[in-house]
Amino acid sequence: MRSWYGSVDPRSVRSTTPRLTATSFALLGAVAQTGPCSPYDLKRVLARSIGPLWEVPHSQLYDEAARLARAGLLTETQEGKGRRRLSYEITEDGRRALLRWLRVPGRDRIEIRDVGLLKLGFADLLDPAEVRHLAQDHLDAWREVRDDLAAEVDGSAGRYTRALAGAAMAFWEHLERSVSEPGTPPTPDVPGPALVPVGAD
Amino acid sequence: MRSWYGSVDPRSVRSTTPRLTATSFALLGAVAQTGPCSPYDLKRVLARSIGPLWEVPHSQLYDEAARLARAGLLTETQEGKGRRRLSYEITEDGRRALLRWLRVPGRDRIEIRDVGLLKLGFADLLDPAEVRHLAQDHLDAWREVRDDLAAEVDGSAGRYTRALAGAAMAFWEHLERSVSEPGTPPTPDVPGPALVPVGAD
DNA sequence: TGGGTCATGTAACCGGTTACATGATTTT
DNA sequence: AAAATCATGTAACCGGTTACATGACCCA
Repeated sequence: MRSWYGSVDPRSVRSTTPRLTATSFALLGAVAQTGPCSPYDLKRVLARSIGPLWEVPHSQLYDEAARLARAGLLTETQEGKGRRRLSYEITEDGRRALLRWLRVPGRDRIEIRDVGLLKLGFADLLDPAEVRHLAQDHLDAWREVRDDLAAEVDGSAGRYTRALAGAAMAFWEHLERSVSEPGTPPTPDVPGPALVPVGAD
Repeated sequence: MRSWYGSVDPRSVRSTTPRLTATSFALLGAVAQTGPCSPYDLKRVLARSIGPLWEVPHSQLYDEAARLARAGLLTETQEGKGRRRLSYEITEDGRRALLRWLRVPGRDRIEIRDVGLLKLGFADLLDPAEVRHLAQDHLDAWREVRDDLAAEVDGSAGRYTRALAGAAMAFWEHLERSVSEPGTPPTPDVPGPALVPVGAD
């Protein structure tokens, strides 16, 4: 049967359009923020700025950076001596693509793939004490993240990530308190101000 | 060279241990909450309870549910007539596995794979007005999510997800305000109470 | 100078996505 | 009873993960 695309094999259509994934943009962004850097540098830069938001395993950095270079969004140079490190820098095209992506007003599909939150979705299978433990665990984990980010010398990188960590802590903390105090529903039936996590201290 | 596992090929170790992914538990949880249901039911149940936290495309429900049935965590029955729907129900083993997973105190790696937050990590490449737009967009998107969840008849499913939506809205709203008002840093250098997003109204 | 760690890279597998496809039910 | 839509399912590709591997650099 004939494809909906007409006579064109959809696979070829796809393969001629090297798609940029979120990971691609994470790389582009890291290079843009850092200037010339090697794949290994990128690993650290990403860990510091995006951190737990979007981890990219180092194995992928090599493939993806090379791909972006082939697409003309990064330039690739290699040391002549020693480890023959590769070094990448963003091109004008790359910066344009990055900014276009950052600026598109169109909705990105919201998706939060955090295992803690997934568990929370099934929290009604647990009793309150267990939910409280869950909340405490994740509060601790986020505190650690926040402190790690705060310990960075360069305070500006990860500024927003730190803000997120704070918000996440507030969320889990509020949740824990609402489970501890039977009077406080995790969510009122009519969403309103009470929904909003409030600072503790 | 000999494998670190000794004489056992790690691949065979892996393949004899059908691993349960987060998606597996999402399915188990949905079945546990719902009772007997078809893959198609699961799609809707997940959309309502976990919603944007963890989307599972319907194509995967068939494979994964069958896999879980093979592993003895779900039972599988099929209609004799008509569409010959498959119906799944959780087994005792399945419930145990689910609860064990829900209760493990061990840290899950925190990872938030939301494109909006990824963009935020590179927000310093944008000027304040653009960051404000970004924040407004995502505030709107989350509002929509929250309202969709609130419109559900069954108020209890998705209770915690609604709480999360509220927190996310507060985060983006606070961020937007902090960008609008030059005096309010998105994050103070020393993290503290001011970090926490505060309810608007 | 050799053992340990740092830094870099490769390769295979697999879960998840996307595209394709079709029978059952509802609607007009 | 045809068209539209609902519900169900299959299949191939590919990004991302995990495991493997090895040269450079550091330090005793």
